[in-house]
Amino acid sequence: MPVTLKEVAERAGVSRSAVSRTFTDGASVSEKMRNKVEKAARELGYSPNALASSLTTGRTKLIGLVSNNFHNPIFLEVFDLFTRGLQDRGLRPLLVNLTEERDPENSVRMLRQYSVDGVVVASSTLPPEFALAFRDAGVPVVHSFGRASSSPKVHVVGIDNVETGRMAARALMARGYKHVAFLGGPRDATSTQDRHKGFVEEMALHPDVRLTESFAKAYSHEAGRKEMLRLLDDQPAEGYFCGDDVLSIGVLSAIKDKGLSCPDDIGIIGLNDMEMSRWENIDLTTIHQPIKQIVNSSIELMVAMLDEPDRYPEARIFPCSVVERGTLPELPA
Amino acid sequence: MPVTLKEVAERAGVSRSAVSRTFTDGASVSEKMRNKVEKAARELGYSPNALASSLTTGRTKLIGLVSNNFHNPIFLEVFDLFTRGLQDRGLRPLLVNLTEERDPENSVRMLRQYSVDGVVVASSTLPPEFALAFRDAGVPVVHSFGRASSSPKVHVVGIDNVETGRMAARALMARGYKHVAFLGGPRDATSTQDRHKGFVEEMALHPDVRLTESFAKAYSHEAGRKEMLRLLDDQPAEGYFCGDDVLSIGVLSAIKDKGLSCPDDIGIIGLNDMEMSRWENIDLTTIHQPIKQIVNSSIELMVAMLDEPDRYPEARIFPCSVVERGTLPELPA
DNA sequence: TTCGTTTTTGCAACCGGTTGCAAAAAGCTA
DNA sequence: TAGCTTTTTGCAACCGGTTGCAAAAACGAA
Repeated sequence: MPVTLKEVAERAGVSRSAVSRTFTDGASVSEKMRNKVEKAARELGYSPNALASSLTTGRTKLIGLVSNNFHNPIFLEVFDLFTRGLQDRGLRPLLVNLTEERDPENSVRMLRQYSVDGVVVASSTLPPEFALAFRDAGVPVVHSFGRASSSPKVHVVGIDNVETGRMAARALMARGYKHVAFLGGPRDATSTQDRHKGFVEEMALHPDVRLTESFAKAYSHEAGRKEMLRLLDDQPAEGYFCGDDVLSIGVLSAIKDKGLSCPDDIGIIGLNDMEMSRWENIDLTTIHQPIKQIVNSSIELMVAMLDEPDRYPEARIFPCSVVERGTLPELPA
Repeated sequence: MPVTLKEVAERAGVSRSAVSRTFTDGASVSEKMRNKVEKAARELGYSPNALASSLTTGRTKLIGLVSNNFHNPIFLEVFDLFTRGLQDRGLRPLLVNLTEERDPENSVRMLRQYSVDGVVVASSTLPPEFALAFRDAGVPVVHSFGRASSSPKVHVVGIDNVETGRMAARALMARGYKHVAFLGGPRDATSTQDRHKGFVEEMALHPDVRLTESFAKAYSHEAGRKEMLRLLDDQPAEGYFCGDDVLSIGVLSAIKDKGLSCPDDIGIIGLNDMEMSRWENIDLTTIHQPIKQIVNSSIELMVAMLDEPDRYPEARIFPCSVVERGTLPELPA
């Protein structure tokens, strides 16, 4: 059905190579030739088959966008940024949903069958093996929102989760809390582990302050709520660092349910600063994760790797900062 | 870099066709041959190039997933369902973000360059021209969440928005409201128009009830909140039908800001029943849109069209129903 | 105008597969 | 075992492009 290069060549009365050349920039074509070909192409409604050309050029401009975060609203923002950013650079995201997938090999095989030029793993909960599997298969890969490391094995773009843990602890300390809690996401996520580590580390400097630690089953509203309801049956802490914003909102829900008030009885600080946290009826104090910068930097890195596949791995870490809103007041002295 | 069919053929000592045949099911290969080839393939780590084969078979298994809804949390659920559903059927979603794109031709050209087997337009706000443009280009297309029509021009899967408008009006009437309001999404979205139409239509049966109409600039929290703040300066209605859940939550925020209470002073009914509406601290009464069914049905329809591209267009409409939660109480008589 | 240089063009092979066709091999029947 | 049918295999052309190479055309200088 679609028009092919051959038909254009025939109509323009030129060779197939000539047509090919007018559609690849940097190729040598005279003005006259280009006009002739473009006219014929226009009349026929021709547009070149990107996949056929990929066969010889070895480039598909297809980028695998791999994630398992389809329940955290912040990832809608992430997908928005990735798809637009990639499109702007002429790249096409092939979206892969890895929910419930444990074996990296399947996705590697699949994405290789489609000859993707590169892969972006966008997840803070997928184990590092996924990114490694792509690297080992010779596919350029960037792990966005992955674990920051001082000796990265693959390209990583994200934040220093250990530092955000410390930051949260400092925020609680600065506001005079005497009994604080860490309510993290799932134990097996590297992001949870790192945030926990930093939090505990910083709290060790304050031996007088009581510290409670606990973990939700997932980065979800439901899980946060459940865990918090459980905690509230005991003696609640005064201030909580929650593993993530959506968890925080679940925690807020639990607090309300138990007849307590968030800024008055219990303080909360989250992490991410997703759109929703800014909503006036949520108004969550949280640690801002610069997702726009992370995504753009990931894309730039990806683009760079397309030209230089064996680029030496690097970790790009972006600083976070506390955004003051309504859920973490200063305690009266 | 990747292993090709030719190399496998050489190692197995057979012809290239033989290798090809062992990897296409339904082809005639003897057991002996198959074993030989599979062994060689395994040793070499071969997996066939899907794009190369698409050249002769005319099938890429690529499906364009086109949307412009990257700010409404319900679409994260939609993307989750689509990507998993497509993957389960061996299809690959090529995600296209049409935010700020007004010209269908660009996307049509792009997706044709990648020889997608079909396109799913997943949006309630993209004008019907987008789906039509794909159809006209000869690409099988399904418009999910599109406008229900009794004489559809393209395949549409979704809900009857006019009916949901009526349904909302009936819900308000049944609960005894005497001054109700329609607070819709953007005027130019067909979904808004239809919901509005149904609402007004039904309200015409109740001439004694006062009706206010208004429209937010977008289906977003911010827009809902702004519009509601404006409305609250005048005399607010007792009960509101909001164009969508995220709008409703914005409206709730405005109500709280003005020192009013949602179930006590003002009743709200939304539309969509997204995950978040179930959160206990939101607890929105809303009209459930069966997105899981809509997505699955869209995928099934798409799959059917792959075998039968000129299938006669059909509209698949799923019923909605009110889910009773905390924001639309019965008024005292 | 001639001749050397540069640019433009077409030929033909190739990218990694698939497939119609005919030859070869295997299976069956007598 | 011969003769016929069915299955399996390889050849070669093709899918829709790209590209190295050499011939042709255009250009410039003398």
